[in-house]
Amino acid sequence: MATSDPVYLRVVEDIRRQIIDGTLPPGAPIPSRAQLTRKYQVGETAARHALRVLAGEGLIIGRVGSGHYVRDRPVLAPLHRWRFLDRPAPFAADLQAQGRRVTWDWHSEPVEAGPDLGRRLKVDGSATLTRTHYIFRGDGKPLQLATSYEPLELAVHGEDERRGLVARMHTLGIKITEVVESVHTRPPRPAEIDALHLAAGVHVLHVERTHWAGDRPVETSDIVIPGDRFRVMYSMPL
Amino acid sequence: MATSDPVYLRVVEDIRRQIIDGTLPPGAPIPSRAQLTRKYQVGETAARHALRVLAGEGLIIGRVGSGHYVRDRPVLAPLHRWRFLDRPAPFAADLQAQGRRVTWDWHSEPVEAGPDLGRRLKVDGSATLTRTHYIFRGDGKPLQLATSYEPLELAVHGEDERRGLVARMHTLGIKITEVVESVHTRPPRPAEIDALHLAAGVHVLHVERTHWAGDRPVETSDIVIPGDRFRVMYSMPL
DNA sequence: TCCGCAAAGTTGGGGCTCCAAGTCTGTTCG
DNA sequence: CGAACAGACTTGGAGCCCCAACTTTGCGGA
Repeated sequence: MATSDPVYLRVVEDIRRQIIDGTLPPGAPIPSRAQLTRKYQVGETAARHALRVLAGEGLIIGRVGSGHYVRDRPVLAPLHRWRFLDRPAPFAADLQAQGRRVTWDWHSEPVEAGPDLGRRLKVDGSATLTRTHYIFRGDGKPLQLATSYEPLELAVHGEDERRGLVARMHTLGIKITEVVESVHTRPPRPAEIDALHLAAGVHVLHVERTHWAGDRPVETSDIVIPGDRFRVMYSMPL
Repeated sequence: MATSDPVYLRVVEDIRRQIIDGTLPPGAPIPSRAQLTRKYQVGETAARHALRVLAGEGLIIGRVGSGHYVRDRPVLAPLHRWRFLDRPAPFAADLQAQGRRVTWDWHSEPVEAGPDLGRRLKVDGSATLTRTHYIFRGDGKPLQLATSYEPLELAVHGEDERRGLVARMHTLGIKITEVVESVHTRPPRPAEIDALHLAAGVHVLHVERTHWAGDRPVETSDIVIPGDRFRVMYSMPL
């Protein structure tokens, strides 16, 4: 234990420990800035910075006018950072960053939600959604597929589809606050083998992603990525 | 475009755009705090905050005494946040957060690096590494496997293995600065079918992860996760 | 030409303050 | 009793300042 660690880290580590070991359960209030300065004998800057770090880690959430609280949902990791959320696919931007030319095509049509999508988007099964199929290509070769579903009243048509979801929602006055993803592996469906030129025996990564604005889901998508040739490099600053 | 957006966002968005569209190529210097305050007519707090946000996104990196630079490696996403890096496996902590009791066993032994691990850890193929096999269980049932490799001189033995890598390196005066992961899907090996009780035809997610301290790799591991039953929920604050 | 050193510039930790906007709570008034 | 309102708190944006530690650069002397 280095004695000259920044003081804000003392606060961060103490609160983080309490959250992880359950002393501060989900929903519990975190001391306010003013209380932290007194409790830990630090300046307001340090207290504020500690709260920001914990919020950035997703352990706590700040509510203006009320306070900071331990998040109730386990907040873990995204498959990509938020600046890349504004694309329909998690990995297309990554490849772009690696210098490969990524292009994509899409087409949209209205569909009935059905029970499964109804649950994912918290709408009635008979509601109409806009379904958009995407195919991403890197240097011409197929990379990944994505199918996105949005409630009809939120979908914007025409040229606007080129813009990302976050930007489009922004113009509607809706702020995306959260993204939830789940990932699993499965054998490809025939259409996927075809579209992605999959070799025999190769499975796919299936990412199910939902964008939330508060407690309301505004978009959900299924992203299908070939499981063999695809090795994405992530890296992360500590 | 909302006119009352925070001013720091103007700076963030402008610089981010320049990085993404290539105006600021990898390695290019970002204007300093002082320069940003002049260029964008903002206070030091806003300039500083903008740089911190961009650094947090992994787009730029700050070097004390020198400046901020566009990162040369595409910095994308981790499979888990750094607070969970301090575990040998990406998903064990997630399950713990979901209320499932996670336990694990491990055993270590010295091995010769060989060409592949030598490359991953930037050591000679004849160097000796400490290999540690882990098996993670959730409520008694096998969840995932991990195999971790460390240069012999960095591995700490005995009780200390219970502590996470980041903490152990900290005591050695080594600061982990980066984590790089790649993920792909493949059929399981016989030993994996056995250890994970995999059903026929189920593939596994294979995560290859390396911890870096500056430009020196200090640990690399292979994490094997069943691809079927495993649906991890991530979520992320925006 | 090369070396060493000092000055200037830069990050990151910390401190303090002001303010808008939102939430909470307790009291007063109809 | 119930509704409305005022005052106390809280977050998040923003500004300005000081300082330690580190890097870069340019200058002067050998």
